[in-house]
Amino acid sequence: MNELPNARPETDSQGAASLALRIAVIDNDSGFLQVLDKRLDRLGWEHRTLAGPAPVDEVVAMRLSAIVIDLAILGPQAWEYLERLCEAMPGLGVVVCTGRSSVAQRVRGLRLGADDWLTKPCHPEELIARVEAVVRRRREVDERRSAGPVEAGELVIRNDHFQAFVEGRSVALTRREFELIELLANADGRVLEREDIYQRVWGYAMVRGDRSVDVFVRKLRHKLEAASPNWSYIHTHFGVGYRFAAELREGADIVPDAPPADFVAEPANEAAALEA
Amino acid sequence: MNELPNARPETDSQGAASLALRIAVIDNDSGFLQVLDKRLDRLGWEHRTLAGPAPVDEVVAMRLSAIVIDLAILGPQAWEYLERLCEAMPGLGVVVCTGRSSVAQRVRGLRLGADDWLTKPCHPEELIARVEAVVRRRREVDERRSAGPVEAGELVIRNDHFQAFVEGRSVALTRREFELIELLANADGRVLEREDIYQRVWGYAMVRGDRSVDVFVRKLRHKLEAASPNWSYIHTHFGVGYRFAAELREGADIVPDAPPADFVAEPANEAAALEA
DNA sequence: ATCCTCGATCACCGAATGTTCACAGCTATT
DNA sequence: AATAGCTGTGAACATTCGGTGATCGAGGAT
Repeated sequence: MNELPNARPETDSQGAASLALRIAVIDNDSGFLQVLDKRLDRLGWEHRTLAGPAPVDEVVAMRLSAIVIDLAILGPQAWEYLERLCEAMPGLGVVVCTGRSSVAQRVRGLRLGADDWLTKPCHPEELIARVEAVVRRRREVDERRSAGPVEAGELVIRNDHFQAFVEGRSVALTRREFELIELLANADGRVLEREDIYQRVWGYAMVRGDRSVDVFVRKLRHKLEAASPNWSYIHTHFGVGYRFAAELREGADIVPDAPPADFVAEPANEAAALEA
Repeated sequence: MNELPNARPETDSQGAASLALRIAVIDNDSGFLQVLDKRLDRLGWEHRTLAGPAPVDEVVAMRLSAIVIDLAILGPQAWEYLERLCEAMPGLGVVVCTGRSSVAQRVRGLRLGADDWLTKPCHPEELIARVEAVVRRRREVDERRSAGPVEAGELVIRNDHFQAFVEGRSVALTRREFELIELLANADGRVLEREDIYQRVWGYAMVRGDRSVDVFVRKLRHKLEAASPNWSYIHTHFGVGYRFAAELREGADIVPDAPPADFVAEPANEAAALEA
């Protein structure tokens, strides 16, 4: 059998790529935690250690990127806890880091929704690399939208200001409202389902019957209409969700400051058909 | 230190949830491959084993969900290969499955873009579980977008809009209608039985005598005919079910608006507007 | 301590959508 | 050609969905 080529000396953990993450560690191995804490501090990751299974709601509230769990300290409800956690937060990176285990146990954990399973004792550096690997994809997707300001119709959405503007005036969106419109606007004209939206803005799974998304869409529409009366931006797709697209309102064909021509031709579209 | 709770006996690998994946394995450990092959077959995953590093382009062409690599057989260029691969296919799940390795090696591999690193010898079941875990996320984000628009006759079925279009105009399908036609259209000309259709669109088993599928087919035909009168799309197979295929209607061999080709096909529609 | 903003829920209502049924029209057999 | 079994149709009926305004409670700011 061939040899595995040698690795270069470990590159600096602060490598340009790795942005700061928020993670929590559920463990009680003080020695391990101490070492880990130091490394995490050095990386600039926000982190918190928990002695036991925090209620899922609380974990949700922490807005984590990932969580590291030693299943052994959770006792018999470990599996159930793991399952509930993964179900409630499909976007959360879950790395199990625990003592000796059987194949069946590892398989079970992974099937329940864990993203990785690391056996103790392990090197903190590897744990960190695995957490990074787990979080990487999600980040790649989320990040591409946090690029420069988005413009649509009269609206300018600036994530550096956490605010949207019309003709330089702030639309006075709250945080949630902003996150919602940012998500929609960056969806590139696609229709987003409520579950998706909720998942990505609120950070955890939507329970059936939750109307939060609708309510916020209404608030957004209200503020947007006040600020930019001739345009409509958020379109409902019945039974599915919402779609963002700047469209001239009916009867507002005179666009004072608008880029000439092109745009006026557009409204013969799906939305129009649906609303008909 | 507490004990890790026992896992239940391993649940059936064919678990309902796990859809078929396409994966490739770069390895040459014939014993391992044999066992793995059998398992993968049983799971219904399309898989292929490669004796060595296929050119990255070729791997791209395989349209894989994930790839399993034994770095050891790649020799000295292993790292470089891994890096190029991960870079070229950010959406590909990469699981390194290789012999003994140092922490530094594992960390390096993960940093280069690998999603998981498993040490041989390992149980195939665990490998499979890890591949599933790796693919899980990707699937969540990527799945919707992956299936590009389907075109047939004058019809364009877009799953990013949950809608079908004819010459850029929406056919105004409801969600169920859309899901039904999407299913049929993706069935690639095969005849689907009502039970199948119901099962896959409604999500549960059809009770004998339920006519929902028929009713929806009717609604679909109605809307499609209104939007694209010269074509018929859904065909009945008596005693069996339905088949999707765009076919010119009898006596409509002259397609009135077709000749100037491109022009008509590129309407000033929503799609165009969005891409602007 | 008190005021105020923001987010989470609720209940209500009109509208869009899905389900079911009876009957008419077809198809393949006898 | 007659018949039993499928499928197409239209409409009534039941459900679900989304918009809206109001209320309530948690925190933050004053």
